Amino acid sequence: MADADSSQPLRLQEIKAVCKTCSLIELCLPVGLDREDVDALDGIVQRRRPLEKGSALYRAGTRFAAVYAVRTGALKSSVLSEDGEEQITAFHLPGEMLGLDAISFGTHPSTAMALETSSICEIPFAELEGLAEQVPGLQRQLLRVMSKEIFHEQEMLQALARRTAEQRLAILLLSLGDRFGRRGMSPTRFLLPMSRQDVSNYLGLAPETMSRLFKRFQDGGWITVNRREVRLEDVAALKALTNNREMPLRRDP
Amino acid sequence: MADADSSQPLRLQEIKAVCKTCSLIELCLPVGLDREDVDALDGIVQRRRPLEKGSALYRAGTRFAAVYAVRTGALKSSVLSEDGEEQITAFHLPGEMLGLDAISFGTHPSTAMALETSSICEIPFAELEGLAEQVPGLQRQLLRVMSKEIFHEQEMLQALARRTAEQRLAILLLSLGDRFGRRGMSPTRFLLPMSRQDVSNYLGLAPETMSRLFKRFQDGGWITVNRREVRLEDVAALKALTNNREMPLRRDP
DNA sequence: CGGGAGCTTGATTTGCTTCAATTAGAGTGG
DNA sequence: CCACTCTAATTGAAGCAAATCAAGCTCCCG
Repeated sequence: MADADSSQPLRLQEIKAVCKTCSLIELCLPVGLDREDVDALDGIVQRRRPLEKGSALYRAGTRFAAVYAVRTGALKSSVLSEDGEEQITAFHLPGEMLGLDAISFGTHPSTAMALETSSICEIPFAELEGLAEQVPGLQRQLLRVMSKEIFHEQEMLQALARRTAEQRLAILLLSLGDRFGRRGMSPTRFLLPMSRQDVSNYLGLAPETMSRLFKRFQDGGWITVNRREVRLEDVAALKALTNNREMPLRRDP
Repeated sequence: MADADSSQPLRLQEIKAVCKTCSLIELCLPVGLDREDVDALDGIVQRRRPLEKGSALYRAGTRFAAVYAVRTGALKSSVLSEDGEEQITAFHLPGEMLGLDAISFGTHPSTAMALETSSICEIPFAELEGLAEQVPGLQRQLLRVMSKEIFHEQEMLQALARRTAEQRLAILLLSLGDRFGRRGMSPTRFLLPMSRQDVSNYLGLAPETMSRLFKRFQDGGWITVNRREVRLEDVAALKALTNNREMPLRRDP
């Protein structure tokens, strides 16, 4: 472990690298933060020691103190349903933020766990709010970004509800590809950071169904899959799958 | 039509009456708004002319200018999926707010339509934000409330996903009862403001399934239903239904 | 008193789950 | 390095919940 402590500040350059596609940079740009302001933001972003696979970044019910951005690795957010079953609500890839759902409650409604050893940025919320009070417009921008982030998850959930197993998996694969693509990696060839069980849990399907789906997708020539290695062979076909079953005639009746 | 125009300000008393259970009052109380501040808020709340059944409060894609609170009546929020099907995302009962999902986009992502003739409060967002800038802490409180509202919908969606048809209907009926109850009406006896089709659309089920479910619930003695008139006869049983099928032993294994 | 949409009811089909083995990999210790 | 073990993943068969298909029914509303 090279890092002895979790409170070493990051350089501005690193913030930009980390948050190229995440909300933090959206926070700064439209507001027109000057050099000094960004330095102030710089000062409050903390680097945590790497989070080992299987360990929790925060747990449901604990006090909300910071929001986080993934540098490397991947995490899952989950809640425990009343019967004690884990329900995965989101996956978080490099460049993405998590912990936003805690803002309204003061405590985390979900647990975040590392799917693989991950490096995480911590942004103490009190300090972010304090800074926002001093920088005009940042508070408003913060509101917009938070609203957007939270709504985006809602949109995803919406997309998954009411869809067939096939559509759900296609949506997930395309989403993952898209998100990896934004981070400069291949959008068609990537390693799944999560197990089949996690995928099936997230999609609300039985693990057996997952397995059959992967096979069906491969037999159909849409993807190549070997363990966690996935290659999207026919993105257009996958996208077509996400639309409703019967090929729409692309023409109003 | 008694009201000639939609821009007549409401009295403070009316705000309280309207927003007893909605977010607006949550906005004021924790911040400790004084008489003067509440008067300022008073000034920006507008009353619209009654919205007739079937007409839209706002449509998806239109510019976001205000958030709304339902005084009387009921509305549904819906989006059009890519294949042109309506997807109902929420119902809005008296005392509840809508239009919050537009904050992050600047345009409304959904369409809001009156299920019955409804009376609506309009709160111009620009003015609310302007006021928030002058009143310390209101901006922050606004953030919390927005976050909470949006997350609440997400929670509901979460609750509906991955559940059997039976569980979904039980959840909806209990939710409606609870929400009517908060407004001082009976939590166990109410008129459904929406059609069976709307219910089935919202729950992601076929209308035929809805019909069978209502019958099954009545046969089981959980509810009495006649057209849109619903009476919850055994709330405890309905709550038990929402838990997972096999009675949990209420004990850690 | 029709007419018609909304609702109900029955029969059949389908997509997914569940149950039950089997296989494959990754980690472990000899 | 190789057997051993344990968990994750796959595969097959059977069962089931909900969708779909196809009529009827009922209550509005003119």
